[in-house]
Amino acid sequence: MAQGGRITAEQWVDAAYARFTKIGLDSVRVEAVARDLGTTKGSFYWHHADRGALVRAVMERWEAEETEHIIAAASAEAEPRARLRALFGTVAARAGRRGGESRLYLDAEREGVADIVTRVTRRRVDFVAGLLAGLGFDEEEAERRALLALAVVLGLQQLERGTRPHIPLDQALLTETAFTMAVTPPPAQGG
Amino acid sequence: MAQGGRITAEQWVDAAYARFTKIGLDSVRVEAVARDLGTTKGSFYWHHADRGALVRAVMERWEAEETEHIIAAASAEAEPRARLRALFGTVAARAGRRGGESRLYLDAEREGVADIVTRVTRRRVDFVAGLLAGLGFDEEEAERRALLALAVVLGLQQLERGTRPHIPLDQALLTETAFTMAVTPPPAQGG
DNA sequence: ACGCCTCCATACGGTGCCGTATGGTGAGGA
DNA sequence: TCCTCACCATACGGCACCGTATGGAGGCGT
Repeated sequence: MAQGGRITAEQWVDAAYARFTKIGLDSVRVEAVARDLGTTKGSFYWHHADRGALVRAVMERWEAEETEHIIAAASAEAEPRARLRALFGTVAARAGRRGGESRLYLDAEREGVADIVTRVTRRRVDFVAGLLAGLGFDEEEAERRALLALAVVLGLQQLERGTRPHIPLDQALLTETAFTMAVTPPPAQGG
Repeated sequence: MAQGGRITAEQWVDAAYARFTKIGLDSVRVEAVARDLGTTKGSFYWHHADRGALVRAVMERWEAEETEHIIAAASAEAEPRARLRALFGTVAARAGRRGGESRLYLDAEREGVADIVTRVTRRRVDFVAGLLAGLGFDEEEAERRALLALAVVLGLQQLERGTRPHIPLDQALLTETAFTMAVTPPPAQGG
Protein backbone atom coordinates (compact mmCIF):
# COMPACT_ATOMS: atom_id res chain seq x y z
CA MET A 1 0.00 0.00 0.00
CA ALA A 2 2.68 2.47 1.01
CA GLN A 3 4.78 4.09 -1.70
CA GLY A 4 6.73 7.26 -1.58
CA GLY A 5 6.69 8.67 -5.10
CA ARG A 6 4.25 10.54 -7.25
CA ILE A 7 0.60 9.62 -7.18
CA THR A 8 -2.09 10.06 -9.80
CA ALA A 9 -5.67 11.12 -9.31
CA GLU A 10 -6.75 7.61 -10.17
CA GLN A 11 -4.57 6.03 -7.53
CA TRP A 12 -6.46 8.05 -4.98
CA VAL A 13 -9.69 6.56 -6.27
CA ASP A 14 -8.13 3.08 -6.24
CA ALA A 15 -7.15 3.35 -2.62
CA ALA A 16 -10.46 4.89 -1.65
CA TYR A 17 -12.33 2.16 -3.49
CA ALA A 18 -10.37 -0.47 -1.59
CA ARG A 19 -11.50 1.10 1.66
CA PHE A 20 -15.07 1.25 0.44
CA THR A 21 -15.23 -2.43 -0.52
CA LYS A 22 -13.55 -3.56 2.67
CA ILE A 23 -15.19 -1.36 5.28
CA GLY A 24 -17.67 1.09 3.86
CA LEU A 25 -18.18 4.49 2.40
CA ASP A 26 -17.76 6.22 5.71
CA SER A 27 -14.22 4.88 5.94
CA VAL A 28 -13.24 6.83 2.84
CA ARG A 29 -11.51 9.64 4.73
CA VAL A 30 -8.89 11.82 3.14
CA GLU A 31 -6.23 11.44 5.77
CA ALA A 32 -6.82 7.73 6.20
CA VAL A 33 -6.52 7.05 2.47
CA ALA A 34 -3.38 9.18 2.46
CA ARG A 35 -1.89 6.92 5.11
CA ASP A 36 -2.79 3.89 2.99
CA LEU A 37 -0.96 5.43 0.06
CA GLY A 38 2.02 6.45 2.15
CA THR A 39 1.52 10.09 1.32
CA THR A 40 -0.29 13.08 2.81
CA LYS A 41 -3.42 14.97 2.04
CA GLY A 42 -1.35 17.71 0.46
CA SER A 43 -1.28 15.41 -2.55
CA PHE A 44 -4.98 14.73 -2.38
CA TYR A 45 -6.09 18.32 -2.48
CA TRP A 46 -3.89 18.89 -5.50
CA HIS A 47 -5.56 16.08 -7.46
CA HIS A 48 -9.13 16.33 -6.19
CA ALA A 49 -11.43 19.12 -5.12
CA ASP A 50 -12.58 17.73 -1.81
CA ARG A 51 -13.71 14.56 -0.08
CA GLY A 52 -17.10 14.68 -1.76
CA ALA A 53 -15.50 14.36 -5.17
CA LEU A 54 -13.55 11.31 -4.05
CA VAL A 55 -16.63 9.65 -2.62
CA ARG A 56 -18.52 10.32 -5.81
CA ALA A 57 -15.71 8.86 -7.92
CA VAL A 58 -15.72 5.74 -5.77
CA MET A 59 -19.45 5.33 -6.25
CA GLU A 60 -19.22 5.83 -9.99
CA ARG A 61 -16.63 3.08 -10.19
CA TRP A 62 -18.87 0.90 -8.06
CA GLU A 63 -21.78 1.55 -10.40
CA ALA A 64 -19.71 0.55 -13.42
CA GLU A 65 -18.43 -2.65 -11.82
CA GLU A 66 -21.85 -3.62 -10.58
CA THR A 67 -23.28 -3.21 -14.05
CA GLU A 68 -20.61 -5.52 -15.41
CA HIS A 69 -21.41 -8.13 -12.80
CA ILE A 70 -25.08 -8.01 -13.60
CA ILE A 71 -24.37 -8.49 -17.27
CA ALA A 72 -21.99 -11.33 -16.50
CA ALA A 73 -24.57 -13.06 -14.35
CA ALA A 74 -27.15 -12.60 -17.09
CA SER A 75 -25.10 -14.16 -19.82
CA ALA A 76 -24.19 -17.24 -17.80
CA GLU A 77 -27.35 -19.19 -18.51
CA ALA A 78 -30.04 -19.27 -21.14
CA GLU A 79 -33.37 -19.91 -19.46
CA PRO A 80 -34.88 -17.48 -16.93
CA ARG A 81 -35.06 -20.05 -14.16
CA ALA A 82 -31.46 -21.13 -14.59
CA ARG A 83 -30.37 -17.50 -14.83
CA LEU A 84 -32.12 -16.64 -11.63
CA ARG A 85 -30.64 -19.69 -9.93
CA ALA A 86 -27.15 -18.71 -11.09
CA LEU A 87 -27.71 -15.14 -9.99
CA PHE A 88 -28.76 -16.19 -6.50
CA GLY A 89 -25.70 -18.42 -6.27
CA THR A 90 -23.34 -15.71 -7.44
CA VAL A 91 -24.77 -13.16 -5.08
CA ALA A 92 -24.45 -15.57 -2.17
CA ALA A 93 -20.93 -16.55 -3.10
CA ARG A 94 -19.77 -12.94 -3.38
CA ALA A 95 -21.35 -11.95 -0.08
CA GLY A 96 -18.00 -11.65 1.65
CA ARG A 97 -16.70 -9.27 -1.00
CA ARG A 98 -19.54 -6.84 -0.52
CA GLY A 99 -18.52 -5.65 2.91
CA GLY A 100 -18.84 -2.04 1.95
CA GLU A 101 -22.28 -2.41 0.52
CA SER A 102 -23.78 -3.38 3.83
CA ARG A 103 -23.41 0.19 5.06
CA LEU A 104 -24.01 1.81 1.72
CA TYR A 105 -27.74 2.39 1.81
CA LEU A 106 -27.45 4.00 5.19
CA ASP A 107 -24.59 6.30 4.20
CA ALA A 108 -25.95 7.17 0.77
CA GLU A 109 -27.99 10.19 1.72
CA ARG A 110 -25.49 11.71 4.10
CA GLU A 111 -22.73 11.26 1.53
CA GLY A 112 -24.79 12.74 -1.26
CA VAL A 113 -24.72 9.67 -3.51
CA ALA A 114 -28.28 8.47 -3.11
CA ASP A 115 -28.84 9.07 -6.82
CA ILE A 116 -26.15 6.59 -7.82
CA VAL A 117 -27.31 4.03 -5.30
CA THR A 118 -30.82 4.42 -6.61
CA ARG A 119 -29.75 3.87 -10.22
CA VAL A 120 -27.89 0.68 -9.34
CA THR A 121 -30.78 -0.53 -7.24
CA ARG A 122 -33.24 0.09 -10.04
CA ARG A 123 -31.10 -1.88 -12.46
CA ARG A 124 -30.87 -4.76 -10.05
CA VAL A 125 -34.58 -4.75 -9.36
CA ASP A 126 -35.45 -4.51 -13.05
CA PHE A 127 -33.10 -7.34 -13.90
CA VAL A 128 -34.48 -9.72 -11.31
CA ALA A 129 -38.04 -8.64 -12.06
CA GLY A 130 -37.45 -9.36 -15.73
CA LEU A 131 -36.34 -12.88 -14.95
CA LEU A 132 -39.32 -13.44 -12.70
CA ALA A 133 -41.63 -12.12 -15.38
CA GLY A 134 -40.09 -14.69 -17.69
CA LEU A 135 -41.23 -17.33 -15.22
CA GLY A 136 -44.83 -16.24 -15.55
CA PHE A 137 -45.30 -13.66 -12.80
CA ASP A 138 -47.11 -10.52 -13.87
CA GLU A 139 -45.06 -7.33 -13.93
CA GLU A 140 -46.07 -5.95 -10.57
CA GLU A 141 -45.77 -9.20 -8.71
CA ALA A 142 -42.38 -9.73 -10.32
CA GLU A 143 -41.20 -6.31 -9.17
CA ARG A 144 -42.40 -6.90 -5.64
CA ARG A 145 -40.62 -10.24 -5.49
CA ALA A 146 -37.49 -8.68 -6.92
CA LEU A 147 -37.56 -5.97 -4.27
CA LEU A 148 -37.98 -8.56 -1.58
CA ALA A 149 -35.07 -10.55 -2.98
CA LEU A 150 -32.85 -7.45 -2.89
CA ALA A 151 -33.99 -6.75 0.62
CA VAL A 152 -33.11 -10.27 1.71
CA VAL A 153 -29.55 -9.83 0.50
CA LEU A 154 -29.14 -6.55 2.33
CA GLY A 155 -30.77 -7.89 5.45
CA LEU A 156 -28.73 -11.06 5.63
CA GLN A 157 -25.54 -9.04 5.39
CA GLN A 158 -26.63 -7.08 8.42
CA LEU A 159 -27.66 -10.12 10.39
CA GLU A 160 -24.26 -11.61 9.77
CA ARG A 161 -22.37 -8.48 10.72
CA GLY A 162 -24.39 -7.36 13.70
CA THR A 163 -24.78 -10.54 15.70
CA ARG A 164 -22.18 -12.14 17.90
CA PRO A 165 -21.84 -14.97 18.45
CA HIS A 166 -23.11 -15.22 14.90
CA ILE A 167 -26.46 -16.77 14.37
CA PRO A 168 -25.51 -19.71 12.15
CA LEU A 169 -26.38 -18.82 8.57
CA ASP A 170 -26.01 -21.69 6.16
CA GLN A 171 -25.66 -19.62 3.03
CA ALA A 172 -26.20 -22.54 0.67
CA LEU A 173 -29.42 -23.73 2.28
CA LEU A 174 -30.67 -20.18 2.79
CA THR A 175 -30.06 -19.45 -0.85
CA GLU A 176 -31.92 -22.60 -1.83
CA THR A 177 -34.89 -21.66 0.34
CA ALA A 178 -34.88 -18.07 -0.87
CA PHE A 179 -34.80 -19.19 -4.48
CA THR A 180 -37.66 -21.60 -3.94
CA MET A 181 -39.72 -18.93 -2.22
CA ALA A 182 -39.03 -16.49 -5.02
CA VAL A 183 -40.09 -18.77 -7.86
CA THR A 184 -42.95 -20.62 -6.19
CA PRO A 185 -46.21 -19.05 -7.32
CA PRO A 186 -48.90 -18.36 -4.76
CA PRO A 187 -51.44 -21.17 -4.38
CA ALA A 188 -54.60 -20.86 -6.43
CA GLN A 189 -57.23 -18.52 -4.98
CA GLY A 190 -59.86 -20.00 -2.74
CA GLY A 191 -57.63 -22.86 -1.59
CA MET B 1 -36.63 18.80 25.72
CA ALA B 2 -34.68 21.57 27.45
CA GLN B 3 -35.01 21.95 31.19
CA GLY B 4 -32.71 23.67 33.56
CA GLY B 5 -33.04 21.78 36.84
CA ARG B 6 -31.75 18.56 38.28
CA ILE B 7 -31.59 15.50 36.12
CA THR B 8 -31.69 11.83 37.05
CA ALA B 9 -29.66 9.00 35.60
CA GLU B 10 -32.82 7.68 33.97
CA GLN B 11 -33.55 10.94 32.24
CA TRP B 12 -30.21 10.60 30.52
CA VAL B 13 -31.27 7.19 29.26
CA ASP B 14 -34.65 8.58 28.21
CA ALA B 15 -33.09 11.29 26.10
CA ALA B 16 -30.49 8.94 24.67
CA TYR B 17 -33.20 6.41 23.82
CA ALA B 18 -35.13 9.09 21.98
CA ARG B 19 -32.08 9.78 19.87
CA PHE B 20 -31.59 6.09 19.22
CA THR B 21 -35.15 5.52 18.01
CA LYS B 22 -35.15 8.61 15.86
CA ILE B 23 -31.71 8.52 14.28
CA GLY B 24 -29.60 5.61 15.44
CA LEU B 25 -27.17 4.37 18.02
CA ASP B 26 -24.33 6.42 16.64
CA SER B 27 -26.27 9.60 17.38
CA VAL B 28 -26.18 8.81 21.09
CA ARG B 29 -23.37 11.24 21.90
CA VAL B 30 -22.83 12.63 25.35
CA GLU B 31 -22.65 16.28 24.42
CA ALA B 32 -25.54 16.04 21.97
CA VAL B 33 -27.81 14.40 24.53
CA ALA B 34 -26.74 17.05 27.02
CA ARG B 35 -27.92 19.72 24.61
CA ASP B 36 -31.24 17.89 24.22
CA LEU B 37 -31.64 17.94 27.98
CA GLY B 38 -30.59 21.55 28.30
CA THR B 39 -27.68 20.64 30.53
CA THR B 40 -24.01 19.82 30.13
CA LYS B 41 -21.91 16.69 30.22
CA GLY B 42 -20.76 17.62 33.70
CA SER B 43 -24.08 16.18 34.80
CA PHE B 44 -23.68 13.10 32.65
CA TYR B 45 -20.34 12.04 34.05
CA TRP B 46 -21.71 12.38 37.53
CA HIS B 47 -24.60 9.97 36.83
CA HIS B 48 -22.93 7.57 34.40
CA ALA B 49 -19.48 6.12 33.97
CA ASP B 50 -18.96 6.83 30.31
CA ARG B 51 -20.65 6.81 26.92
CA GLY B 52 -20.45 3.03 26.70
CA ALA B 53 -22.61 2.65 29.78
CA LEU B 54 -25.23 4.95 28.29
CA VAL B 55 -25.29 3.05 25.01
CA ARG B 56 -25.64 -0.20 26.86
CA ALA B 57 -28.52 1.16 28.94
CA VAL B 58 -30.27 2.29 25.78
CA MET B 59 -29.92 -1.14 24.26
CA GLU B 60 -31.19 -2.85 27.37
CA ARG B 61 -34.29 -0.70 27.29
CA TRP B 62 -34.69 -1.52 23.62
CA GLU B 63 -34.44 -5.20 24.40
CA ALA B 64 -37.13 -4.95 27.04
CA GLU B 65 -39.52 -2.99 24.82
CA GLU B 66 -38.97 -5.28 21.89
CA THR B 67 -39.78 -8.29 24.04
CA GLU B 68 -43.02 -6.64 25.04
CA HIS B 69 -43.95 -5.97 21.45
CA ILE B 70 -43.27 -9.54 20.45
CA ILE B 71 -45.49 -10.78 23.25
CA ALA B 72 -48.19 -8.32 22.30
CA ALA B 73 -48.09 -9.41 18.68
CA ALA B 74 -48.25 -13.03 19.77
CA SER B 75 -51.32 -12.64 21.91
CA ALA B 76 -53.29 -10.81 19.28
CA GLU B 77 -54.54 -13.85 17.43
CA ALA B 78 -55.12 -17.52 18.12
CA GLU B 79 -54.07 -19.52 15.07
CA PRO B 80 -50.49 -19.56 13.76
CA ARG B 81 -51.44 -18.28 10.34
CA ALA B 82 -53.46 -15.39 11.71
CA ARG B 83 -50.72 -14.64 14.22
CA LEU B 84 -48.13 -14.51 11.49
CA ARG B 85 -50.38 -12.34 9.36
CA ALA B 86 -50.91 -9.94 12.26
CA LEU B 87 -47.21 -9.90 13.00
CA PHE B 88 -46.32 -9.01 9.43
CA GLY B 89 -48.89 -6.23 9.46
CA THR B 90 -47.67 -4.84 12.77
CA VAL B 91 -44.07 -4.88 11.67
CA ALA B 92 -44.94 -3.10 8.44
CA ALA B 93 -47.08 -0.53 10.21
CA ARG B 94 -44.39 0.28 12.74
CA ALA B 95 -41.68 0.58 10.11
CA GLY B 96 -41.48 4.34 10.47
CA ARG B 97 -40.93 4.07 14.20
CA ARG B 98 -37.90 1.85 13.85
CA GLY B 99 -35.63 4.47 12.36
CA GLY B 100 -32.84 3.68 14.77
CA GLU B 101 -32.95 -0.02 14.07
CA SER B 102 -31.95 0.39 10.48
CA ARG B 103 -28.42 1.29 11.52
CA LEU B 104 -28.34 -0.95 14.55
CA TYR B 105 -26.88 -4.12 13.12
CA LEU B 106 -24.05 -2.17 11.57
CA ASP B 107 -23.23 -0.24 14.72
CA ALA B 108 -23.66 -3.16 17.08
CA GLU B 109 -20.13 -4.49 17.00
CA ARG B 110 -18.38 -1.13 17.12
CA GLU B 111 -20.58 -0.06 20.02
CA GLY B 112 -20.03 -3.28 21.90
CA VAL B 113 -23.67 -4.32 22.05
CA ALA B 114 -23.65 -7.18 19.57
CA ASP B 115 -24.62 -9.56 22.37
CA ILE B 116 -27.86 -7.71 23.07
CA VAL B 117 -28.70 -7.39 19.39
CA THR B 118 -28.06 -11.09 19.00
CA ARG B 119 -30.38 -11.98 21.86
CA VAL B 120 -33.21 -9.89 20.44
CA THR B 121 -32.63 -11.30 16.99
CA ARG B 122 -32.71 -14.84 18.29
CA ARG B 123 -35.99 -14.21 20.03
CA ARG B 124 -37.49 -12.76 16.90
CA VAL B 125 -36.28 -15.61 14.76
CA ASP B 126 -37.46 -18.22 17.22
CA PHE B 127 -40.85 -16.61 17.47
CA VAL B 128 -41.43 -16.45 13.74
CA ALA B 129 -39.96 -19.91 13.27
CA GLY B 130 -42.35 -21.25 15.87
CA LEU B 131 -45.32 -19.86 14.01
CA LEU B 132 -44.06 -21.28 10.73
CA ALA B 133 -43.53 -24.66 12.37
CA GLY B 134 -47.13 -24.47 13.45
CA LEU B 135 -48.05 -24.18 9.79
CA GLY B 136 -46.36 -27.46 8.99
CA PHE B 137 -42.81 -26.51 8.07
CA ASP B 138 -40.13 -28.62 9.63
CA GLU B 139 -37.90 -26.94 12.20
CA GLU B 140 -34.98 -26.12 9.96
CA GLU B 141 -37.04 -24.88 7.07
CA ALA B 142 -39.05 -22.78 9.50
CA GLU B 143 -35.89 -21.22 10.91
CA ARG B 144 -34.55 -20.44 7.45
CA ARG B 145 -37.79 -18.79 6.44
CA ALA B 146 -37.85 -16.85 9.67
CA LEU B 147 -34.35 -15.59 9.06
CA LEU B 148 -35.29 -14.54 5.55
CA ALA B 149 -38.34 -12.73 6.88
CA LEU B 150 -36.19 -10.81 9.34
CA ALA B 151 -33.75 -10.01 6.60
CA VAL B 152 -36.52 -8.66 4.40
CA VAL B 153 -37.57 -6.23 7.11
CA LEU B 154 -34.02 -4.98 7.58
CA GLY B 155 -33.40 -4.78 3.86
CA LEU B 156 -36.56 -2.89 3.03
CA GLN B 157 -35.70 -0.29 5.65
CA GLN B 158 -32.41 0.27 3.91
CA LEU B 159 -33.92 0.42 0.45
CA GLU B 160 -36.31 3.05 1.67
CA ARG B 161 -33.64 5.14 3.35
CA GLY B 162 -30.87 4.88 0.80
CA THR B 163 -32.66 5.58 -2.46
CA ARG B 164 -33.71 8.95 -3.75
CA PRO B 165 -35.96 9.55 -5.44
CA HIS B 166 -37.45 6.68 -3.50
CA ILE B 167 -38.19 3.53 -5.34
CA PRO B 168 -41.93 3.25 -4.75
CA LEU B 169 -42.53 0.67 -2.03
CA ASP B 170 -46.15 -0.19 -1.53
CA GLN B 171 -45.83 -1.49 1.99
CA ALA B 172 -49.26 -3.11 2.01
CA LEU B 173 -48.78 -5.07 -1.21
CA LEU B 174 -45.18 -5.93 -0.33
CA THR B 175 -46.31 -7.25 3.01
CA GLU B 176 -48.99 -9.31 1.33
CA THR B 177 -46.51 -10.80 -1.12
CA ALA B 178 -43.93 -11.45 1.58
CA PHE B 179 -46.52 -13.17 3.74
CA THR B 180 -47.66 -15.34 0.85
CA MET B 181 -44.08 -16.29 0.02
CA ALA B 182 -43.37 -17.13 3.64
CA VAL B 183 -46.33 -19.44 4.14
CA THR B 184 -46.49 -21.06 0.69
CA PRO B 185 -44.81 -24.46 0.88
CA PRO B 186 -42.42 -25.50 -1.87
CA PRO B 187 -44.04 -27.45 -4.69
CA ALA B 188 -43.89 -31.23 -4.39
CA GLN B 189 -40.61 -32.78 -5.50
CA GLY B 190 -40.35 -33.95 -9.06
CA GLY B 191 -42.93 -31.44 -10.28
C1' DA C 1 -27.40 30.46 60.27
C1' DC C 2 -23.99 27.48 59.09
C1' DG C 3 -21.82 23.82 56.86
C1' DC C 4 -22.07 19.77 54.04
C1' DC C 5 -22.79 17.18 50.22
C1' DT C 6 -25.07 16.36 45.99
C1' DC C 7 -25.24 17.97 41.61
C1' DC C 8 -23.69 20.63 37.71
C1' DA C 9 -21.14 24.37 34.61
C1' DT C 10 -16.88 25.43 32.75
C1' DA C 11 -12.38 24.88 31.27
C1' DC C 12 -8.96 21.86 29.71
C1' DG C 13 -6.15 18.36 27.12
C1' DG C 14 -6.47 14.86 23.77
C1' DT C 15 -8.07 12.62 19.20
C1' DG C 16 -9.57 12.53 14.44
C1' DC C 17 -11.23 14.77 10.84
C1' DC C 18 -11.77 18.74 6.92
C1' DG C 19 -9.86 22.17 3.98
C1' DT C 20 -6.27 26.05 3.24
C1' DA C 21 -1.85 28.21 3.09
C1' DT C 22 2.81 28.06 2.35
C1' DG C 23 7.13 26.58 1.43
C1' DG C 24 10.09 23.07 -0.54
C1' DT C 25 11.82 19.29 -3.96
C1' DG C 26 12.89 17.32 -8.12
C1' DA C 27 12.40 16.41 -13.09
C1' DG C 28 12.27 18.32 -17.58
C1' DG C 29 12.80 22.22 -20.94
C1' DA C 30 15.40 26.28 -22.52
C1' DT D 1 23.23 24.80 -15.87
C1' DC D 2 19.40 26.91 -14.03
C1' DC D 3 14.59 27.88 -14.04
C1' DT D 4 10.06 26.66 -13.91
C1' DC D 5 6.23 24.33 -12.46
C1' DA D 6 3.88 20.12 -11.30
C1' DC D 7 3.64 17.89 -7.15
C1' DC D 8 3.75 17.19 -2.24
C1' DA D 9 4.90 17.77 3.12
C1' DT D 10 3.88 20.49 6.92
C1' DA D 11 1.60 23.61 9.69
C1' DC D 12 -2.50 25.82 10.74
C1' DG D 13 -7.42 26.96 12.14
C1' DG D 14 -11.73 25.01 12.70
C1' DC D 15 -15.14 21.57 14.29
C1' DA D 16 -17.10 17.68 17.01
C1' DC D 17 -16.35 14.58 20.21
C1' DC D 18 -14.47 12.04 24.77
C1' DG D 19 -13.25 12.12 29.52
C1' DT D 20 -11.15 14.75 33.62
C1' DA D 21 -10.43 18.44 36.88
C1' DT D 22 -12.12 21.99 39.48
C1' DG D 23 -14.84 25.19 41.50
C1' DG D 24 -19.26 26.86 42.48
C1' DA D 25 -24.67 26.72 43.74
C1' DG D 26 -28.26 25.30 46.28
C1' DG D 27 -31.08 22.24 49.17
C1' DC D 28 -31.02 20.03 53.59
C1' DG D 29 -29.98 18.72 58.34
C1' DT D 30 -28.64 20.43 62.69
